[in-house]
Amino acid sequence: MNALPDDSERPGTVTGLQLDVLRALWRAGEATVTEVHAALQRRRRLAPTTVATLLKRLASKQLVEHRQEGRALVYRALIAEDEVVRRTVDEVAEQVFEGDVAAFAAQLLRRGDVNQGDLDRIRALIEARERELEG
Amino acid sequence: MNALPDDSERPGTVTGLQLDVLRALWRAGEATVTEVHAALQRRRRLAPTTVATLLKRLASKQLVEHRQEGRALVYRALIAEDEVVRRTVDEVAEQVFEGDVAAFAAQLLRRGDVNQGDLDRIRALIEARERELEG
DNA sequence: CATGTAGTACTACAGGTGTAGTCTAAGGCC
DNA sequence: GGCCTTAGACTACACCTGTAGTACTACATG
Repeated sequence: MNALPDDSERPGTVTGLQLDVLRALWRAGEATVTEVHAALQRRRRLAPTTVATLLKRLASKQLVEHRQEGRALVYRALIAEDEVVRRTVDEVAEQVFEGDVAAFAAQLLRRGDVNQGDLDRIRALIEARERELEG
Repeated sequence: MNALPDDSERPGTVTGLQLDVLRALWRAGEATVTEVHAALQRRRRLAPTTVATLLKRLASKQLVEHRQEGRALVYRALIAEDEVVRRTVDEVAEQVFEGDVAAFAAQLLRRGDVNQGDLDRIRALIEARERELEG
């Protein structure tokens, strides 16, 4: 009966558009379709129905849920921003760098927009991490 | 031959499967469908026709090309591994971290599999980068 | 009450992806 | 020379994504 490849256990990463929608929810806490649409309006010009579709699809993937409030649906994210970020980075680390964190970092540091402040902050992070590894 | 006119288009990221196919080509330099299929066999169990389809699609996106050699097609990557890696990291940096390199690095360092050797190497990379920024 | 209006649900569609079956041509083997 | 094997071409198909039109419903307002 099961013809489709069961990817249900895969750590589902989201697309850029889905991320934008989730971001609107994270910022607002809760929001109706109309509010999400308004929030996205700056970055993406989408029809309200498009936003409704996106939210519904996210709901069917259990990434958001909604409750009825009068005539409107109030959506709320079920997944935390942290979690999405972690999954995305993990996926790239595995698929592109085969787990080589240093190679990953090297690519990051090659970017043109790194500045001294970034470098200082990363160095501090490294030191913090070292203390964790020792302690 | 400049197959890539300029950077005006930014769709350049590939999926995990496409990356595996490209990786087989990068490692081999050139390879027939059968050879790519054999190379992938360890990680992915795919029908030979599936691999042929994947290569053809990559060709239509100008990421690989092929030449006829007798009865077989010999494929070769047109895009460098570096380039794919760079595009992927850039996309995540923009979409997920909105350009905040330090936040990106922080997430990387939070991964469970970071070890002291990674940290040392990253520190060295930071210092190298600092010299670049100054000089 | 009639009606515009806001806001959702339902439906649709094209393009990409993962995956593979079938058809066909080119060679190799007796 | 006829048949099997091999390699690719062509075709298929379900699912996901981006995107939105249309249909329906509850509400405000005159």
